Formats: sequence, structure tokens, C-alpha cells
Amino acid sequence: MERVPTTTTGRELPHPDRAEIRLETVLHALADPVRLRIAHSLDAFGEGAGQGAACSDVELPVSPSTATHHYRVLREAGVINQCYRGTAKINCLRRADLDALFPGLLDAVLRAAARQLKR
Amino acid sequence: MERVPTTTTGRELPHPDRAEIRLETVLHALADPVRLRIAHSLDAFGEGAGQGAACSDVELPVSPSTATHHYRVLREAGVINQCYRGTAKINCLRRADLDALFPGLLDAVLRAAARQLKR
DNA sequence: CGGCTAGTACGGTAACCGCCGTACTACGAT
DNA sequence: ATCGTAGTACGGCGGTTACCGTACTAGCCG
Repeated sequence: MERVPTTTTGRELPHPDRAEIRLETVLHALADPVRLRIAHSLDAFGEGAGQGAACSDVELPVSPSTATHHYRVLREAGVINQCYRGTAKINCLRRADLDALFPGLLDAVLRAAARQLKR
Repeated sequence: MERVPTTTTGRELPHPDRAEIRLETVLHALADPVRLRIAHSLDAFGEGAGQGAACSDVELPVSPSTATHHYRVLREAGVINQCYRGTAKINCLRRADLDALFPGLLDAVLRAAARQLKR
């Protein structure tokens, strides 16, 4: 059966709301190679079918506990949104918020990241 | 007399060339409030008359030695160009290089910074 | 139930960062 | 030559960061 466990788990994760997102914090979050890669992967995944990707969908060159750390940094900076679905944690970019606050920034960064990969 | 001391001083400062500029490093450089302010100020100054501004033209809430540190981070990241003119050190954004490598990024960051200031 | 998978919290370590003061150099002006 | 101004190099200090391993919880499946 299609047991889609929509937004299970009581554990709510703290997210900054739009007005609290600071440019310096966003830039700092994206300035790390691992986190930049996460953002880039989420962008790629997000464009696909149902938006969002689990942490385990993104391959990273660090240990799971370090990955958790990086996801938290991104979430607390306001770059990504995280929610639990079953045992998985689904991540997606906060495009709407970022675009509203800093028009063009996210796209510029993601395109720059993509471009730098092909070099 | 107009003793314009064009590019005096033998001391040459090391700059990365275009191909060496890394996105993560640029983002890291811009992720600090003081350095973001420097970039923003250079943008404002640069648009004016003769391009570039001396370090002392940009007011910063840190000591001179710390300011030196921040300028160096920006230069080594490839965000600014520095050269001596007389006793002053002239700084300007490396627009052409950054725009070529990461189109739209610098403008997005600077506009985001400007926008965040008016809040 | 037991076991699997996904992710976490904790604690520790080594590196880095932002900041400063002090002592110094480089240039221009007097 | 002397002084003042612009910026620097150095060393130190305290806070943050990236990383890991280990031990743990939450949900799913058989």
C-alpha cells in the first residue's frame, strides 16, 4: 500500500522566519564546499518530481554526523527548509523567501556553482 | 603642483588571477559584515569619479590592523584589486573578473547588501 | 517483537578567524 | 632631516568551526 507518511514525527525543527534571515549568514552558509554542494544538489533534485530530497539522497564526502551539522547550518541560515517524513528528513531550498529578500542572489550562486563544477 | 604619484612603490601585492578565483572563497570573503561593508563602499565610491578608494576612505568599526586583515582577505579571494599610490593603498572591485566568472553574483550581493541596510 | 535504516546528540580535537595593541616601514610635506 | 600620515607585520587571545566516532532515538518492515 502507499503508506505515504505525510509530515510524521512530532519533532519540529526551528527555522528562522523570512524577516530574520541575514545576508551575511546566508553567504557564510553557502561559503562552505560541502554546503554549497548540498544547495546545488537540492536545486537539481527540486526541479525534478516531488520537490525536496532526503539527506541520504545527497552524497557527501563527510561522515553522517558532519552532514547533520551542515544541514543544520543551512537551515538556521534560512537557506533550506527541513521537515521529517517517516524516518527521512526532507530538505528543500527556501527559494521564495530568498528571492523575496535578495533577488537574483540564489540563482547567481547556484549558476556560479554549476559553472565552476565544469572546469 | 599636481604631484599625482602614479603607482609608486615597488611593493607589489599578490593577486589571484582570474582562473584561480574560487566561488567558495569569494562567498567566504563577502560573508563578513566588515568586508561586506567594504565591498559595498567600494561599489559606491567606484561609481563616482576616478575609480577606487583608499582604505582610509572607508570608515570601519575596527582597528587599522584589523582593517588591513579584511582588505587582504578580499584581495586574496579575488574580490578587490589593490595597488599603492603614494602612501595610500587604492582598492577597487574586480568587477570584470567576477562578472566573467560568476555572472550576476556581485550585483546580486551588492544589491542585497544595500537593501538590507535600509531595514 | 526484532532488526534495519535515517538521522541525531554529545564530546572532543585541531584548525581557523576576528580582534587587538605594539612596533615598524613608506611616502610626502615642512 | 624631521615629522606626520597610511598602512603593515607580528604575536597573542578567545570564540567558532569542521570534523570525527560513539552511542542513541524514530520510524518502518517483516
